[in-house]
Amino acid sequence: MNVALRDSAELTAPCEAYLATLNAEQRAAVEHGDGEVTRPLLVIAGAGSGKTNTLAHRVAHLIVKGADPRRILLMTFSRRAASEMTKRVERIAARVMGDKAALLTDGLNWAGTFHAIGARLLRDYALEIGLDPAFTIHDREDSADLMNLVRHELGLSKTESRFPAKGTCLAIYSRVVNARAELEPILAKSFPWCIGWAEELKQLFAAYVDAKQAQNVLDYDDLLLWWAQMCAEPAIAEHLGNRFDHILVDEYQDTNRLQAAILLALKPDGRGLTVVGDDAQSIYSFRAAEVRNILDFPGHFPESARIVTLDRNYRSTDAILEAANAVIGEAPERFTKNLWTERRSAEKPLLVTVRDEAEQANYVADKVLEAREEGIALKQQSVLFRASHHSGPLEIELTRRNIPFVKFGGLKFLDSAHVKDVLALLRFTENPKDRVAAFRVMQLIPGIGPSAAAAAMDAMERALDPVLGLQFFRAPARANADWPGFVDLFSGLRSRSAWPADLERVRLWYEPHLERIHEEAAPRRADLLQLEQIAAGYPSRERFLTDLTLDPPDATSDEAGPPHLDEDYLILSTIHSAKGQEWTKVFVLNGVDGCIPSDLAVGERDDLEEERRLLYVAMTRAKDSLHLITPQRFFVHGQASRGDRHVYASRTRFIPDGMLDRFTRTSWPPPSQAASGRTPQPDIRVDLKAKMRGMWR
DNA sequence: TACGAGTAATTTTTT
DNA sequence: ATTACTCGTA
Repeated sequence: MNVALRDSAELTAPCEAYLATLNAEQRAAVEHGDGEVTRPLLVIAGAGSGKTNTLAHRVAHLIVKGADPRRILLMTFSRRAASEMTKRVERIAARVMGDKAALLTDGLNWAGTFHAIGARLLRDYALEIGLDPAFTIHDREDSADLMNLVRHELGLSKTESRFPAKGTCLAIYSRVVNARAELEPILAKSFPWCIGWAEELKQLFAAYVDAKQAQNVLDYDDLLLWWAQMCAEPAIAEHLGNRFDHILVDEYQDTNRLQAAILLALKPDGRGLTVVGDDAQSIYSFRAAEVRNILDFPGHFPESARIVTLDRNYRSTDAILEAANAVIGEAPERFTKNLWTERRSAEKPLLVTVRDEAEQANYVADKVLEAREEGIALKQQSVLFRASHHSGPLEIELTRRNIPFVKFGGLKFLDSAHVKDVLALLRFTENPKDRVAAFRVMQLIPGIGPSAAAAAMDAMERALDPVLGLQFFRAPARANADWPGFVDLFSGLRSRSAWPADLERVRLWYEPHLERIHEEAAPRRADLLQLEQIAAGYPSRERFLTDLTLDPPDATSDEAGPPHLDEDYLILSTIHSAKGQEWTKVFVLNGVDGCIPSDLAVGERDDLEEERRLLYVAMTRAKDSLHLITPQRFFVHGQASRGDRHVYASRTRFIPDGMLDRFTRTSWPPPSQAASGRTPQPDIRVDLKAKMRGMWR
């Protein structure tokens, strides 16, 4: 008591100071409950409204007021967001409490994605729920491979008409699990072309679940599903819920029903719960995200939730915001108000017409360099696009001009075959029952194909000890050259693990295979060395594998390579991966129908609305300057019969004629420089979607 | 049984 | 352009 009084007296001044930087609404959100466990809080936070800052202040405030940081659970959408958040909390707390803060914020170690937290808790409670704590985690591709294996075993690979591809099967499965729905309605709504396969799919999924259990692996969905199921046991749910006084969830509009169920199970009365989000930025419904989660949140609890709305935008100029508001204003259903700002600017967003994707690339490269001349670093600029491959021509142009860039989203460092090979070997060592990993690794050895690999797996399974099983397995004679070396490696790694030396051992074993399999071995070897660098940052093989599957480093992201750290580079990113970020200058590629909205998403009305929000998210990333680019034609690499052609595209439907006064329209290159002779076709509307479909008919 | 060549089908976004 | 599946050959 005594101590508390003295503390609060001591803290009053700096406390005031750090809260004074917040506006009234932000402050209300931060001070809700004033450090006590109290009724649930819902923060509706528009784009650029200082959401992250507010949440960080709330956490810091809880700690300052005496909450135990080890009993705070903070769940974010990506791991990057989690580490950024903890860093901010530390800074704020340090400003208020000085050195003492470091000790406290150190305890804030329950911050991460739902999936990462789930993995930790499941290992904690493994024995209670009949799970082997040595489970390994399959990423999407591994899961698809296992699905494929099962599919073959069931004989579904040679049906008369083609059975859905492995990736599609997994997507369907995942959707059903995450939405907690029945198979049939999901098929009807999102996978209509698979509707005839409902029975076979059910069979497949049942077998897939069996296979996962037999192999002691969990996929991404399992991390949530097992967690939710574990919470269905009241005793465990209560125990779990009592571990945390405060639970805070960021980006709540992008959580799915399974995640909502987990949250409700942990805190049935909602006390101590804070969720933050913005329904206008919900862009993950393809992953079964459920906007209703955020809308229905207030009504879920005996004590209704307090709602705080942040609608003042601190990021963008009024001109950009007006255009973005206009776009989202066309949405038929909406719950958040328009954003407002005090940042005045006469510069409207640009709507730039260019001839084709090559010119688009030229335009971006020119303008990026121009801006850099004016003092805007490359890092303060970004290029956003709907689909990962949209940046292809731009990447070529940037490379040609020696403009450094980093791409977020799309292909990951870990997706390359050689990295996956090495990781599969580690995973196989960690969990010898993991058939996907084992298959991959064994087939690297010349002379070993699917059947020999399967036989070896069976031998291991029959034996009491996997190492003995493998040692006694007689591989086909044609594999004599390399098989013994593999067995030695496996036995050695199983008997004694030293981290990160294990990885080096694996690499040395793998190198000859690398050179045999791939033409260009040198850059791939460099990747593996880089992987060793990354590995050195992890305490153990298990942590390395788990963390890496849950948070794969981007192809050339910050952690991946020191060479990039101090350099200046341009950001290329899918709109999805750009969530929560901001740049001084933003270019949005392919603002045309068929790209935004994607021609695959114009069927269902809900899907179309999500595409609209996607454009809104892209536009609201910009602080000072926004360029929306619309190439007029796209090249289509046609079949031999018709050759290469191009199709005309029209401006995205989300910016109809009536909205054009919010933009400045230009075309590029300027008419004087443009190739003469051909006036750009003015307002042709062509159904790009139909043309794209027509390519395959 | 392994592997290469040829053919047919193919849905973006990500933890 | 890429991938998955079939078929023929060593």
